[in-house]
Amino acid sequence: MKEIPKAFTAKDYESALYTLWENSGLFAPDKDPKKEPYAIMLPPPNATGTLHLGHATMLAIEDIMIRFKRMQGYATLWLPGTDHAAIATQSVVEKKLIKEGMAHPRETLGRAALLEEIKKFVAVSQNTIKNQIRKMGASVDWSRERYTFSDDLNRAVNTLFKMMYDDGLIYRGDRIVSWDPKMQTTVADDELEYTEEMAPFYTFQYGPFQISTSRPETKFGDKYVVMHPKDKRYKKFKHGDTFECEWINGPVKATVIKDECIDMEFGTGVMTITPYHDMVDFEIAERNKLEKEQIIDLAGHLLPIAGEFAGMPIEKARPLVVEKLRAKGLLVSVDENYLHNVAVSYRGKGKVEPQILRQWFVDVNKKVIDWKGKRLSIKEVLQDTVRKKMIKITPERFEKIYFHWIDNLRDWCISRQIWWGHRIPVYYCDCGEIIVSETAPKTCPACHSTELRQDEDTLDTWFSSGLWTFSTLGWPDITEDLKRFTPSAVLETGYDILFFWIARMILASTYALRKSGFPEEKSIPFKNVYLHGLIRDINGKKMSKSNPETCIDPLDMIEKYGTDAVRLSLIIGSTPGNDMRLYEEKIAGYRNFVNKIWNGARFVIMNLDAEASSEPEAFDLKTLTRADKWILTRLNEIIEETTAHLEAFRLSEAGLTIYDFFWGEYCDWYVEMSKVKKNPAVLKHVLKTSLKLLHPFMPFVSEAIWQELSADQAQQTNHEAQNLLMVETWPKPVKSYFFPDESDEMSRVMELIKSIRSLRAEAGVDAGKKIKAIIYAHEDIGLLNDKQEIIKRLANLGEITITEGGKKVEKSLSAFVSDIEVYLPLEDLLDMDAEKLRLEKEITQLEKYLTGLSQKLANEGFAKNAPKEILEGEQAKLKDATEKLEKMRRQLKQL
RNA sequence: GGGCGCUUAGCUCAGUUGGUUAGAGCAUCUCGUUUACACCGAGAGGGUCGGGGGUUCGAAUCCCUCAGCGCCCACCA
Repeated sequence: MKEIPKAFTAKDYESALYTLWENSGLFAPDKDPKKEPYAIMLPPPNATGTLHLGHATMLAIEDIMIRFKRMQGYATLWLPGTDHAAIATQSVVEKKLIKEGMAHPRETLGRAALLEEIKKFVAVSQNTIKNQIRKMGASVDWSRERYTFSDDLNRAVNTLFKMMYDDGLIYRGDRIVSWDPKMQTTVADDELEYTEEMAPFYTFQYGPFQISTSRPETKFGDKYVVMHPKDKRYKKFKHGDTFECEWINGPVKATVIKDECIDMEFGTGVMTITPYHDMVDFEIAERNKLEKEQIIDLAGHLLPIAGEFAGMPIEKARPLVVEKLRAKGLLVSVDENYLHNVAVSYRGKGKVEPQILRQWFVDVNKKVIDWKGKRLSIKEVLQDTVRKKMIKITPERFEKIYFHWIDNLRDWCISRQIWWGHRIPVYYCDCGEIIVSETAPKTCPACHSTELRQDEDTLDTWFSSGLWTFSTLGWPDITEDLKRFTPSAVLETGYDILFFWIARMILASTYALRKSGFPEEKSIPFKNVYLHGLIRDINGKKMSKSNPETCIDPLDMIEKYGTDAVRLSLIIGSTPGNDMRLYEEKIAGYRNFVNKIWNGARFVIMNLDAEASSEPEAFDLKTLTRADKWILTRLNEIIEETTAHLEAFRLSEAGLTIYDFFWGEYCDWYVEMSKVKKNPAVLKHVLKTSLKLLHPFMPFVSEAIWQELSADQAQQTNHEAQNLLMVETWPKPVKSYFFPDESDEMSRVMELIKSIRSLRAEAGVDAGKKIKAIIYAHEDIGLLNDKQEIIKRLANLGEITITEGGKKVEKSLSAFVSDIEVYLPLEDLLDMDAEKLRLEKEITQLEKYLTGLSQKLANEGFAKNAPKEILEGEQAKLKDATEKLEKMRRQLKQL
């Protein structure tokens, strides 16, 4: 017998096992066309960062899904990759260069050189990420790895852009957009974050009105005063009235505008507008066809309209403008404690300044998508897919949030003024011709000029990640992969990017694949969306590197406790859509479980019988003890439960089920009992089946043991080592050994032992050993109907050490039994009256239960409305309970 | 201003369409090293399931209401 270490030290096994899996080629989907496909596209991590707990959670969840389905016999594809993350990446690299002493990277390097710098950075970063994905044990198909900024994905992006442009879904327009002066780019609405800021709130005299603002430096060009048409205070002013008044740089001519968007309760109920630099003001101006004037340039400096303040950064100008107005006597009041929201870019972290710019947009309302015999807009298709349950979102409540978001969806600004990203495939000619093309055109089709300029802007990063589910499979080419794996089974990600990403994928996929001739149900990007929660620290705060005390680095934890433990700690106790707190003790707890599995297996291997077959078909049912039958019956139940939980995405429940069974029943009960009397075949069968059930959750330890078992077997039978557990068949319950009656008897035995235990405790006798002896022996006790028989059987089991009052005493089991008789009225346990009482109590309870159940079934509403399965389930319950009741009544009669 | 979520044992959390005595891990206490494991085993204590009301034979679960915490969305100058 070879030596097996007493503890499982994860890091001694993990990288070797991962290499074994990866080299086997079995991460790639099975080529057998008869196998049903099951695909998950890994949400590509940003190519900048390192693995954090969010990634770790995502990888753990998806790996469980994939390994489960792979073992079930599906052709599973889990496609990995990285995202070029346009703004975030450029921002990181620019910062790095600035730190290294280059004050203005863009100006210094120019477009091409800066892109080279970023490319270098990304290449290093990508490798880090990929190794981290391996560390998590993720069984991704590396042969199909993709990158959102690769040439083939660029082709997909350009193709889609052209298609949408030709369909009129992409257009160019002058619109007010959120401008990030720091990153020098536009930012999408949903990429804005708001932070509260305390700022002075000024009220100024503006002609006959008083107006308030926190941004006096934008007010130079204000020449409209807006109020609500129903505001009685300003009844005497008519829409279109003009007046002249003194303002910052001298007198201005102002016009009165009445608009219903004004909140009469707020401030004086009057405001002046700055259409060029405020979203609301822009809309008011659009509605009333007012003039718009730019006050601030793209760098955040004031323009010549500001007169003496021209060229100043806004922050510097603000107090000076206030001072000037105060000197003119126009400052009415200042509220120093005014709290307002400031918009900040989600990626670039710059303070956003609205600007009017020429940008590219996706029209979400134009009805051009051919959908179920109708022409629908992007918005309508987005709604239809989820409303018709073509795409299911878990947890369901996020569907509401999704619909709400779509209701408020406006045209999507897709151009960005940065360099790192897919460049907009539009070319301009001096003759005025605009060419949209997948590849760079050589000459202008109108004037044959070769002097063509490509649009300077790049595309929003979500435009390319929106194509992730199908561009990665080869689109625009109609490849075998594309036909086979579309739509993917599940898209799993954090709920925080539901809008950013999920909606964009549905948009891109439905549009593009319909265009490519896919039917509606094949054009969706995925059938299920599974949204996991955020991982928080022990105090419920978001984990951030700035707080190293509570911030947990998954790689440190893997190093310390092993990947399996980290994976389990991220899965168990977490439910979709809800945040979870993680702390080191929890991971340590699951490390203990990993070790428990290791040692349970170690015991079995040390006690293996070379001849014993662990195949259930080979069991001689006649030689199986009740304990064997019981554990096998329980195993069947565990297989069913675990499978059902996994199918329904209840990963935590599934993990807990197998965890409890393996530790609490198999190790603590069955393995213990095997020390008295063992059946190596059953011992091994339950172990092997448990390993299969455990594998998706804890791939390393389960595979390590599997390999030990195979090696052991191979050694003994001179066979080749066995196959990988990773591709073993997922267990199914074995119907041939359901023993309902006997297991019922068994549970009565266990119940009785429990009663003895508690009675002994009451009597003040030490528990521990003695009780354990009963457990070991209990299958030899028989049915415990006959007291004399019990004593006789126990007497045959020999000597045992017990403790009484701290002293160790050697006693025979028969003496132990008489102890029971002396100290405890064992008779009570078998006493007819007591049994009668117990039965009567149970019968009363059962009768009550039955009454309720039959009433429920008699309820017309229930019978009519309840789903069939539930109705049948309840009927089965009723039948079972009735039978049980009858049985108990018979028993009672006999007594 | 709207919308959503959470509140279950000292702590962190499960609890699948309402169902029989509400669970786990950690922590606490007691006992125990017989050749898998002290990263162990046997046991114990600890809950009016946030408060109140309602529906039901039956509620942690469904409805109403109140409170505390958190998140998201929105054009408050």
